[in-house]
Amino acid sequence: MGTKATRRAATHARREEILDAALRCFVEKGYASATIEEIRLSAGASIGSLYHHFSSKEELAAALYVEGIADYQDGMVSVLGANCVSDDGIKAAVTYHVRWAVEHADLARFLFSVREPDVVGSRAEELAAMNQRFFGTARDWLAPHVRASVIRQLPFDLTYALWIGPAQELVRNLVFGRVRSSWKTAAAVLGDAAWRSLREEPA
Amino acid sequence: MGTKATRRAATHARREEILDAALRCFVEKGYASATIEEIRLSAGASIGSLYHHFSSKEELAAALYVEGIADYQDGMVSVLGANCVSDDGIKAAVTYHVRWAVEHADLARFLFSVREPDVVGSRAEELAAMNQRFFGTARDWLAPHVRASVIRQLPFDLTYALWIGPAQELVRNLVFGRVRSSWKTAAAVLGDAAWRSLREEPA
Amino acid sequence: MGTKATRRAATHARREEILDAALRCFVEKGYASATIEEIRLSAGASIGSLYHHFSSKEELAAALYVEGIADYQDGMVSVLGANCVSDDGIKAAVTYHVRWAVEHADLARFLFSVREPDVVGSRAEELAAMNQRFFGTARDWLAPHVRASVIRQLPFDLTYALWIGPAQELVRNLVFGRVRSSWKTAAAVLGDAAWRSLREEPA
Amino acid sequence: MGTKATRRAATHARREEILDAALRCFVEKGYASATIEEIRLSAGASIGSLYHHFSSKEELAAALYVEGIADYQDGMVSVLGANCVSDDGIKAAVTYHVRWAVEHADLARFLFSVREPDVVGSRAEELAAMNQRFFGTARDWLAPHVRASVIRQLPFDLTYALWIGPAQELVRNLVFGRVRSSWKTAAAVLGDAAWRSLREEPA
DNA sequence: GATGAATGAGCATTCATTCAT
DNA sequence: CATGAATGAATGCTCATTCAT
Repeated sequence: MGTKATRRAATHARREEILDAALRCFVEKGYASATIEEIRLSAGASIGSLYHHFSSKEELAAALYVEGIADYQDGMVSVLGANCVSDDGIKAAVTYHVRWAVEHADLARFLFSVREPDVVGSRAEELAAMNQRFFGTARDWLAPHVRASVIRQLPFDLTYALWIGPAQELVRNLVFGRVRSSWKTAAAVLGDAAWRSLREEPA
Repeated sequence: MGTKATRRAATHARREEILDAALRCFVEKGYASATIEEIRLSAGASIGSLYHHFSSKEELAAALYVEGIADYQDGMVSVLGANCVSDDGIKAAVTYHVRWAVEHADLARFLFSVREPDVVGSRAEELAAMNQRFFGTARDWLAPHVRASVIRQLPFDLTYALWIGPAQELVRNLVFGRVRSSWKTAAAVLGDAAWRSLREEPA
Repeated sequence: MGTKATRRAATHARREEILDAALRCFVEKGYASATIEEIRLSAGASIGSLYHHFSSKEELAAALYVEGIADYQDGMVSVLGANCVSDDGIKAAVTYHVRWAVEHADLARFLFSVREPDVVGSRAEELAAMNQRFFGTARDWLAPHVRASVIRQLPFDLTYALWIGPAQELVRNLVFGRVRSSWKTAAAVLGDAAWRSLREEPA
Repeated sequence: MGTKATRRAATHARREEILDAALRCFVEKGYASATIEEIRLSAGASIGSLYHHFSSKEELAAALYVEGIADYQDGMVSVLGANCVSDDGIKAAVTYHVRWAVEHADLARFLFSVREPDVVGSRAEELAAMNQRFFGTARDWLAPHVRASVIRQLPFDLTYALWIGPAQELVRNLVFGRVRSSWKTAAAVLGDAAWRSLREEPA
């Protein structure tokens, strides 16, 4: 649920100011169009200082990207771990997905708008490993419920689309300001629907 | 269902070559990172010729964006118009959504990866009008079924997320090559699920 | 007194439209910054048509320049020829100088703002010949009055500065809109002063 | 009298090299036709360095223009301040005008050949204020002599044309190499003539 | 750690001009 | 005579990055 980000902030004040500024700029202009000059101005740092902490623009974006994903995934893993009952887990995951985006709106905007290959660079393997672990965890969480015929047996990409797709679509519109509904109500409705979509239909 | 694109090609050959090349480059590198030089090379045109047809890089992207959206929306409107029965319409729309993306994979990749404000520029109003008409049509299609208590009464943003969200998530993964399932099967599953999510639950 | 310009207009309507448009554009933006595109738009002509009449931007400017100078010089030569009496000639020349600029304000603005070497090109010799004839005529007109000790004997560049300098300075400010005085009054005052400056001082 | 220019050079060596190079190039080719590449080559600076000091070509030209005018005006104001007697002041101003141009020939060539609106840009107000102060000073200097009926009462634009016009015309020809007379002799002759043009004629 | 002058490859765009129809 | 698509060299400027202090 984001402890890494918190831990980060405790030390290296300047590093954090730069990361925050970069996030702001990437969100405002997009990664490719944001400039180091804008970032350093927004951070109140000199060019030299910025390059002292991050050796390139890409590394800056990679830090935001990988740490953002990690924060999201860590939280989701906790949620699943805390919910053994199938429908509770399905719904809690949906709620978490929406809440995380609401609480990390700028980060969500960044993750939604950046082209991954532009940004991951040298940390591609790290990210791949994270994803493998994360989706492995999700599969592992689903497996017993599928085996118990409580949740439908479907290819994972479909299960994932049914589970997270509606929340993802909502959240995307939410962070770009195109949604009026309260996110709590929304999360409840979407969680219910996901559960109905995924549960094994009673004869 | 995309006749505009076809008609276009018949007349202005060079213009189309440039648009095609631009789409290729924007997809490959992203709008901001693709260069006019790459586009003109890919199109086999000179710089002067390119600027004779499009007065800026943004205008080129705007043409792809607006015409792409228009093509998608026109097709969707036809599909809804052809399906009066509620569950047929819900499912047909999901199928259309997936099929359009599969059949216009590059355009879909472009629409998914571009930041709208970077690109719409002077055509923003035109796009807003298109969207208003499109979502108006969707609401109008839903209205009688909601009134007849066949489809649930929900805020439109939630209805939309439940309807298209799963297909959107799948398609996003599909066009970026992260899905293995056949799109036809997928569309059927997602259409069914959307219907189950949206229909008024029998007591 | 500008008969050439008049004669020109009688034939070749399109050629004249282009020249007029070019003058307008050169005045507005300066020769180097005015573009062929602006000129052809302002003339209502196609690019091809423009190049049919003038083989380059420079030739267009050269035509305006040389014909403008010629028109001015022709008029001045007539004025001198018509005034044998020394003070009449001195004053009439000043008046003519001012009047010509007022009546050909755009042309004057152009002649004042263009860098001659940017523009004369192939017509440099023609222009040099014109100037030689013109200043020769002026010297010839002065000579008898100098010999008769009515007009001071001075290097020609000084005589010229005293004669035309004040009018030139006024006219420059006039055509760029920085003068409020009536040009007729001004010409009278400046003509008188020129005469006082140039006449052989009585002991 | 140009101390500002001197002070400048002491501190920002690179900035001055660039200004000098720009002046050379603007004089040689004209503002619009001179290129940044030529300037940077002539200055021995990199493009980046040039843009580090001046954010645009126009700003570069504006600096030359405004500082050039300021230097001229400062000097002239000193000259007037040092000459209370009417004919001394009139003549000293003429001499100063000629001498300044001779001693700052390139700057004079630049000021004569550039189109002010192409160049002043953001410093237009600063320039307007300078001009207002300068011409205000000139008027103030003239006023008591006019009131004392020593200098003629004329609209200022005419007074100015009679005073500076001949010197201006001479100087213009001088810096472009079309004058043979010694500038000192010339200044004396033109100063005398200006005095004769401006003084109140004895009955 | 911090600073900012310097670098130069690279970019979008402009524009005079050509030429086939 | 007129048209306008096509050409491509050239231009002003951006921007990530380096490095001496």
